[in-house]
Amino acid sequence: MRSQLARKPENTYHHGDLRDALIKAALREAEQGGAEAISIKALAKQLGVSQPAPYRHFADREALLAAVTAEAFRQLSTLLRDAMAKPSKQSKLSRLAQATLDFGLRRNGIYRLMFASRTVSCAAKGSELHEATRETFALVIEALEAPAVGFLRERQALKIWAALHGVVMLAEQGLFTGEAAHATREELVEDFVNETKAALAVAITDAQRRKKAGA
Amino acid sequence: MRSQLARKPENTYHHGDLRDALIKAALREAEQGGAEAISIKALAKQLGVSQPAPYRHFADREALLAAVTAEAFRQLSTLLRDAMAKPSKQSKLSRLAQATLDFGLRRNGIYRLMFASRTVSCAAKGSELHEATRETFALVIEALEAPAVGFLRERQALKIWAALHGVVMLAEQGLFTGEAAHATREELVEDFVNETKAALAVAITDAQRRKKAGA
DNA sequence: TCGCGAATGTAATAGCATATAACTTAGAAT
DNA sequence: ATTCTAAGTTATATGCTATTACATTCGCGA
Repeated sequence: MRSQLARKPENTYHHGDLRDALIKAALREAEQGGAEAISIKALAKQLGVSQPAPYRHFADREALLAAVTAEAFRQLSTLLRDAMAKPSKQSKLSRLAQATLDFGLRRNGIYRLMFASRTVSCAAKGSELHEATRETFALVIEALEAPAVGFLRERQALKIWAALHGVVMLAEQGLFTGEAAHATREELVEDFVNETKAALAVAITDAQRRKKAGA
Repeated sequence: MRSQLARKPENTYHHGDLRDALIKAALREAEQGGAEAISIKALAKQLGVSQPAPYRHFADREALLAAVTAEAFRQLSTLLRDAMAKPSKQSKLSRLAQATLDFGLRRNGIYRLMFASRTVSCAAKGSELHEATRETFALVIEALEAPAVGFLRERQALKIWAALHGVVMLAEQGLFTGEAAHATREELVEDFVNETKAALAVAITDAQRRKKAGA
């Protein structure tokens, strides 16, 4: 295993860890240009192997993209976990939200691969990619720091998750720049965070009251 | 002008309205598969012209995509305008929101072209595409049915617009299907609509109170 | 109405990407 | 030691974008 030095040594026949090296290199390529920037041929050249070599590890381009996207989700999960873990005056939810925004803008090519392509929706139920996406979403639920009352948390998690992605999209479209910049992206994200907290608080006390009344 | 029958008549040399026919045909192709499904070569074949003919009307693939995306925005604008115009018990905002969701799911390939590609963010300021996007956003502001108080409307419009796109994205990702379907997309959209209305109402009375106090 | 230039289309071709087939190498397993 | 298999190579088919040089037609002014 030498996944660090991606390139194959000159005199060897086998690369050693081509599959992993391909994913890492593809991720680097997608950073700016998204999925379109990923070329099997170019990757092979970069890694010092012949052009068809990657096909030993991935059935086709789609399969490579799926693996790359799964890795991207795992990286996002790590980032979010770290953001939630580090001590701060902000709430966990706020930190998760701002970290998501940051990831979405900084690594926008990868972000589009994750949330704006059909790769994810084509992923089979038990697949590596499917699992990676669900794990990320589980972090959103965790960030709410709320008890499980019915599916309240799931619903609020869906809402804030959706809102966050919308902000990233519009930001990337340029709706926050120029004359129309009547609110910063961070402000909007914080708005959504606060609304989520408020809605959660209301719904939970409501549920408790109903429970008491029923008892 | 015979933009209706897209294909060039057999015996003629000129198509007559190739530019328009290309855009229409490309839109049809993108309906399902998004931008990737648009192939200049395939379009030319469909329309009965030689493969390089499209390059007389578009400098390159990107230029065609930009024109297609602009047309898509105009179609969305029309749809939203219609939704807002038709008499209904629902509010204008609710109708606009549900219509956007519907468009985003039904014509998802085109939707991705509009909101999830880099085409829009690359559009120059005065370009056809740039204008089309701003016109669509203006409809969102209009749907709020609120007086212009500072940039309050713009801010709320940004928020609901972002939230809507997030819902479409997550829906397309499959986060609303299977075990996790603890809320329908329509419910979530209606939630966002109601929150927007509430926030607007509060902010506007606030502003009026402050104005009175100042006078 | 003639003719000429601009717009629009065609044929031929270069260059790059995906993908497959047939063959080679080296590491692992018995 | 031998053999099986995973992983890599060369050669090649196919499809797409894009350019160049050439052909046709439309429309407008003389």
